[in-house]
Amino acid sequence: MSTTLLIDENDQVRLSDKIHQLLLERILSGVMQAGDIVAEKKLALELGVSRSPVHDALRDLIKDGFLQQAKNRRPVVCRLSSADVFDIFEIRILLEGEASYKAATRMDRITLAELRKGANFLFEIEKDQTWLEHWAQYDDHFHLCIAKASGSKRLMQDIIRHRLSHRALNIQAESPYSFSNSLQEHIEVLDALDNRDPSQARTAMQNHIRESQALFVNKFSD
Amino acid sequence: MSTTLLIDENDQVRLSDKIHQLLLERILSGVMQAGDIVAEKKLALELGVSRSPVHDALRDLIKDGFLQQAKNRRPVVCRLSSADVFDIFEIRILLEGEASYKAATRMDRITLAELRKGANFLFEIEKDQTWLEHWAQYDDHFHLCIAKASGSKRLMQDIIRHRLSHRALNIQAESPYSFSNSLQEHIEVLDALDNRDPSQARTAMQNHIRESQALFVNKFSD
DNA sequence: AACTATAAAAGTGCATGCACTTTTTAAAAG
DNA sequence: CTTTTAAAAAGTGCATGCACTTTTATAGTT
Repeated sequence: MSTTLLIDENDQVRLSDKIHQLLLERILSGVMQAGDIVAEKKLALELGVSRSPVHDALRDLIKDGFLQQAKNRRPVVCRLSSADVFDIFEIRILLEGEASYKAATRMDRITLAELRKGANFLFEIEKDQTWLEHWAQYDDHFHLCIAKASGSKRLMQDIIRHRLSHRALNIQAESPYSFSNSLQEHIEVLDALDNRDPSQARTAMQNHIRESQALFVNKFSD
Repeated sequence: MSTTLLIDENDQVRLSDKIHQLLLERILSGVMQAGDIVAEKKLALELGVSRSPVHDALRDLIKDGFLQQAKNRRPVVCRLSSADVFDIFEIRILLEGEASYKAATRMDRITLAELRKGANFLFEIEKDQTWLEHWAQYDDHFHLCIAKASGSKRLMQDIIRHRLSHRALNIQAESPYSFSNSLQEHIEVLDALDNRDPSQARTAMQNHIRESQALFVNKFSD
């Protein structure tokens, strides 16, 4: 049971932070879904801790935008409308486009080579059963590396936040056939970065995200 | 004393939210400055409430990025580096540029007329002593109206957040002579919106924010 | 079977207690 | 006078209690 995850390790990290992390994983993985109720007291009992750290974790998740809570009511996992999803992608197009622009003149060749290696690996195992899981991991890495290479900490944080905020949809809205296109789009971003061409990098990244946007919004009904 | 602000009113609003609001005002107004320590227990005593709602308010402000806290340490008001300030404006340029683009085809003529009236009023009272305070209020209104008119709730929220995150600098970094330029830049945004020209609106808004950026970053030393 | 009414159960918001950590203070040593 | 150090004061993280609100379960009415 996940309880052990919390109690042992006489860590220096706060209980509330561990619980925040645990719940975030549950939301992003789809274990907890939109509309689900997350009662502080019940969770505290389930995890074998007091209400205080659970209370704090829930408040963080509310601030993060994953939960909603009215006064005196139990928090519920947010339901995203298709307009929300669309809007989130619109913002990602701006932010990650800019990050790519800035990264083009800053990203070190080592990271770049590493990303390309990752992409090639995915091309190779295209028919493998573990493809999806490898893809998810690589995709995260790809976007994070570029965000980092922008050189703007704020920009990176914003990008991470917006990517998280729609990631829970991955589970429901899977459309595997499209991922090979995504991979090709990644290559085009990497080419632009290799060329040290900021505008090209921005355009390639914006194309990539706009493609995902179309897929997600299509698959998504209110 | 501000205590009364908290205790009376048998409101439906949570104590923690009132305290959050109160502290936010203190930070934005400069009453509390970068580096200041904000102890939960002390504040609770000062406000005449228990630690719980203060605890929650502080945690929110930490999430908002106004405070920083290490484990078992008292939270401190964040100090922004000039790189931070620069980065925040870079993001605002993207987000508010986009909002202006979208607003160009959506903003209703009534709001537009109202904003123009506000701008004209500020031209008239240019030598008045209350100018600065009127400017601050109108400037907020201007940016908020455009963010709203974008039609994207997420975009609006992000814009509000980024504007807040550097507003505390207003107090220190005042440079009154420059504000009349800002006013002229506003007019150019309003003209573009009147023309229903998205690209022109984006450009005008981005120019405006880039001018502010230059002023703030110049005035700002680490 | 489908509503109401209502009592029990469970939940939230805020207050408080306690163990342990950090900060402040004030005395002792150089 | 400055540095060191040790004890007091204050602070944080988590547990718990209580008043009041919401939710759920139950019984009665149509």
